[in-house]
Amino acid sequence: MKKVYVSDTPQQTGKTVALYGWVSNLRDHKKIVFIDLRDSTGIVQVVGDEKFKNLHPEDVVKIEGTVKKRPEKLINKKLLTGEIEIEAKSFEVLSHAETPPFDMGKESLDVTLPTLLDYRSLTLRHPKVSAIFKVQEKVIDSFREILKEQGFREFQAPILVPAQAEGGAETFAVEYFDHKAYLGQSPQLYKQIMLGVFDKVFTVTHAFRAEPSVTTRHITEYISLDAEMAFIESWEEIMDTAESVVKKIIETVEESCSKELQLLEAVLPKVSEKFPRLTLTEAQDIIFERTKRDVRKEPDLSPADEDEICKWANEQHGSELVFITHYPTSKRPFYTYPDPKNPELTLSFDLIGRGIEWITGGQRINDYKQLVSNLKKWGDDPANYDVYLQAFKYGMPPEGGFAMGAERITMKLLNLANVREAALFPRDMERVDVRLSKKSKKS
RNA sequence: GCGCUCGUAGUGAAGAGGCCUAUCACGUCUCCCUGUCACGGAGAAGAUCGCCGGUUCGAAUCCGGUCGAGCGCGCCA
Repeated sequence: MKKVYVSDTPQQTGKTVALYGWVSNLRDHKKIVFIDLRDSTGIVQVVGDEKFKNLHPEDVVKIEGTVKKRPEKLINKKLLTGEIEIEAKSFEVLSHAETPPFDMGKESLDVTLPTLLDYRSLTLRHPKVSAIFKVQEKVIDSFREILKEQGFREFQAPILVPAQAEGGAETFAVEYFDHKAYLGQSPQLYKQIMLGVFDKVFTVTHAFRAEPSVTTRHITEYISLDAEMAFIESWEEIMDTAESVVKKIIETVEESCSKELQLLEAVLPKVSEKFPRLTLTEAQDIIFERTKRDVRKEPDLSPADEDEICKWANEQHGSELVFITHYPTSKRPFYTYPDPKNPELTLSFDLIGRGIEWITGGQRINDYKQLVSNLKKWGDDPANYDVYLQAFKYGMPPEGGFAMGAERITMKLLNLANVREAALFPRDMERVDVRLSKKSKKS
């Protein structure tokens, strides 16, 4: 018997097939029983006799039956398989499921965030939840695809590192034999080193931040999409590349995820041909003008400012994304290239969209002596950066790059309320799969 | 880390001093139903109202503590 996926059933009309999946919902009419059968590709209605009423939600089943065209008046337009149904001859329970703690057969999962995460293995199966990760896969795919098109090579960065890469952000220490190592906060230093090898590189990796932040946009382990490019003539080339990547991601998701977007009622961000570019100072002036909130002395934008500047960009330029450039040196890591016109500022940028940072990037210092002196200035020991500094000691080109968090991008593309919804198994201060409060604290 | 808000059946919500012997929806169980698709109908079980203490004749409800959660801020992707 031919094994078919749910999404392929409409092409099998008249044929007898075998379907494998989960009982999503069950409607018992005594002599006739309707089952919504779910597999990784979708949901199809199975019609069976009285025997089928012994099935339960989330039971894993094999169903054999004939694909029948539905009579006109029984067509369900809401289902992609709604023009057909499976007239079932037999079923076999491959695995019996206990009663789920909530109703998985409903169109929307009516649960709070803690419940959504406490039962992650189960909630991920719901079509509205799995759709998020189909989109995320496309985000990562398209990041890879456009960069490869542009001649970037992918490399794998190490996760265990000898020291922290960014000033400020906290690290997780790891016992490493008789020593200490750390979980990488960013593949930053390695992607820079790799420029001495491959000219243009990118990586898709996990980054770890021990920030004691409990917000809708922070998790302690996230997927970092990092790119770096050498022999730049101008730092603006980096922004151009970042812009092309984001546009490609939005285009790809729009083209290949229409079902998912519809299911999630998501509207992708509007972008202009060229994203508006403002210096931090210009942005702060605009915010002052618009809100009378004077943030002109601040070294950075607050969440409220980011929200306001996104509104401005949308109103004035029809773009929900906007670049902010020239952040102060004091707010950026030691390797950020200072603006030759004003060394208090850097040739760096953030891409802000829908109220939060999507991308951070900029030109990097490629002078060995300056890096060593900056490390000291930032309070770090250059000895911890030996392998990194080596690259610059023996010659590195003018270069720069950018990074973005895959979960944040997914969250903002889909307008989700919390990044945790856009992380398969989110880790935060209070949870590493299980709630940490349930476990005893280590002594 | 700080600030604000919230903790009520398995899940999601209502109740804001006595009307509570705690309400509703989904789920579960029993029964009815060959056309439902968030099926429908009849019934049943399921909650010491997070925990500890206080105020009061009386507390799910007010106060204090504690634990947990959500949101905001700082910091960041």
